[in-house]
Amino acid sequence: MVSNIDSSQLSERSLYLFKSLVEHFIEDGMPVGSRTLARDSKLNLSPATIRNVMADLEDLGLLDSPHISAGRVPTAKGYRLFVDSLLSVDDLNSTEVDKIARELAPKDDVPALMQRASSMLSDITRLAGVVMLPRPEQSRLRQIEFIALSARRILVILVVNEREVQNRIINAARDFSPSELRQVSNYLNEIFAGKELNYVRATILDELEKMKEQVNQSMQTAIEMAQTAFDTATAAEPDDDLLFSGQTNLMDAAQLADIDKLKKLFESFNQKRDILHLLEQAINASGIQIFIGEESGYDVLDNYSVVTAPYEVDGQILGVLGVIGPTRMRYERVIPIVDITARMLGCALNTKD
Amino acid sequence: MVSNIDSSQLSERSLYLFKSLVEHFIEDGMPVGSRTLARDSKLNLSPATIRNVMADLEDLGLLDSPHISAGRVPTAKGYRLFVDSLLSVDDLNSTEVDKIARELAPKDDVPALMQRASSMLSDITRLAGVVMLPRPEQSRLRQIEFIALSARRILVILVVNEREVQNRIINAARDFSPSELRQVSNYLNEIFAGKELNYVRATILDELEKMKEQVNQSMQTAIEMAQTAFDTATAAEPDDDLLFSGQTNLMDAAQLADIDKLKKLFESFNQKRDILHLLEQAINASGIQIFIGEESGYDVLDNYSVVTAPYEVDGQILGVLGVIGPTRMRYERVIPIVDITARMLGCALNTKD
DNA sequence: TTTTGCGCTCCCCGCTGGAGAGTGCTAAAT
DNA sequence: ATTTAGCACTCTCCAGCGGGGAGCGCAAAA
Repeated sequence: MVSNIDSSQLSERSLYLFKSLVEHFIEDGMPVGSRTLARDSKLNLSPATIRNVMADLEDLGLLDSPHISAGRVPTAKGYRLFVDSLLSVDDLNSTEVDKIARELAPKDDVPALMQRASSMLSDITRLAGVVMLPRPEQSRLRQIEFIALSARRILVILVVNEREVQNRIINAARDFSPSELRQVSNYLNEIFAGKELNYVRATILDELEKMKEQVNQSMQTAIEMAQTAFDTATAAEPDDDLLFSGQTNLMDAAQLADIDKLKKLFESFNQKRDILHLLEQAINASGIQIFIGEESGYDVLDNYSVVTAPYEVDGQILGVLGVIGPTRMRYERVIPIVDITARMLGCALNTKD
Repeated sequence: MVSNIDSSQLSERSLYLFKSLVEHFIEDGMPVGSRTLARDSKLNLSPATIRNVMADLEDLGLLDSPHISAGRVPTAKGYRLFVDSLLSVDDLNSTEVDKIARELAPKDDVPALMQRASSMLSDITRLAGVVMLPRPEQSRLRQIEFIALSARRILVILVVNEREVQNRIINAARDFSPSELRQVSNYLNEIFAGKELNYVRATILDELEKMKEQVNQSMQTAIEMAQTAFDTATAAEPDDDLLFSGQTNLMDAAQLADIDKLKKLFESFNQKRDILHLLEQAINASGIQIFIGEESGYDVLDNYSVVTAPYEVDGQILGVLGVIGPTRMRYERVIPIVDITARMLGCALNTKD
């Protein structure tokens, strides 16, 4: 990326005009000409003067004109300057804050909450919302129990991390009595409670080996059985970790040429890979993060911006959420919405524990 | 719906010409004129004759012309006749059959399998695929167990229908000892095992009332606790029962006016309601079912057709899958694909059990 | 019944020309 | 040294026009 422009490098007046121009363009999507700007800014300058300023701004790479006589349009670099230095963020309409608060009340289970957060974002901003699910925490085994469904079919229950429960039905190689099962679970709980799940899986065989003399034969086969439960349980749900919503909002003003770009964008939503990578970048930089147009490095995002914020509980970042829309979006509205949604989601997750 | 046309009401020649016309139109999407038809059909008729035939077909409501001098286009009614009586279904390319078979190998768990089926459909047809998940069977409680996570936090485990397990963690109003819990679960299992889940939920309070004298006080609060578990458990996952994929395929030739219709269609995918209703219609009529354009009764589907087939195991229909695309789709290809995918999915589900 | 012939209707495309918006440049004004 | 006015120029957009092409319906001939 080429040198970004610092607001101190420009005169007060240039900045003011640049800001009006961007606002104007965001408002109605048409290239902005010197006359319009002269009329609307309160500077009482002639169009000619403004043309000079605009020419300078174009030289700096902040503006561009679609063709020689068509007014100016902000470049990605221009938007960058705009959001970094010039933007005055709206105060949120309190009814909107209320709405967010209401929707994100911590009554639901976690997946439902995430889904709502995503829908919220897209509803309020009228853009596409996206939520990255909390990375599965280090999974620590809390408790393991066996329930006999029949003599051979055994339900294994793994309680992980206080709230999460995994089930597995396995077909045992031989019959087990309830008391045997209780014996095994006691034994396993004793050794492995509080241990990390992958660790358990990895070492359960070793343990078994060590215990060979200490425990009786029936116990051994029981533990072997338990192992199959761990093998499958740990490998659960690795990839559906992004929740999109409101994609159709992006189809609003999509004209002719855009439809193709839009299709590519939707495809990348489906594949998730690119967007996931992008959000992963945002996870570390705490606070609002804005990716503008192609500067994100993904060319599906050409002409689209992504506004993200991490959500956290107890100061620990769990994931990222955000909004995807045309570069020409109302940042001053979108930013506080994304911000507050992230905070509220954090709260909602917090009070659950 | 007005009277459909029966193929016997028309002359051989009319049908032949009608068929060519529809095929022609499906091929390149342009209104078909008499000259083209005269050239391509092997009948050696002059355009004028064909014009007469076409006029008749138009009178019957099978054809329509966008404007007075623009060739003819099939109406929904026309497509209906076409697919019902005139269509010669392709034999499937064997590499495609292989592909389907390979992808639907029964190695995955059920949700993943469904997802694949949907992707498959959209991949091969280059249209949108949809799969209705198997309706949850009548849920019969098989077994209920309680596990104390701590004195107050209790994990409730419901085993339903042999293979399905539901969990719920509830915060009890008072402490429970493990032996108490065992007592409650024994009691509940005795009364309710094998009963339908909704019935259990509905009658558990009555039972409680009846038992008031027979059981002791501590038992009562325990059962009240159990009830909360049932309340939440039964209401699980009522609505994500449709899996779409390949929606972006529909964005291919979507021009100006279409984009708005397409947006509405995508929205109805998200809401699922309409499509769900439609598929529910298809679930009873065994075999391939085709909904053409607005004849489905949902105006989001105006200009789109839906081809569905139920999938079944042991002669019992579990759900429906299908493909959604423009009315002008290659039915002779799509139909066998949907058909075979449904069969193969049935097989894949069968060998799992 | 089919074909030919003919007049007619539309769409599509390219051309034109004028209006509008906007630019850059230069020279004058402040 | 800025700012402004003036001017020539560029480019888009739209409306209007006209011809070519595709297609139709109708009537009369085959």
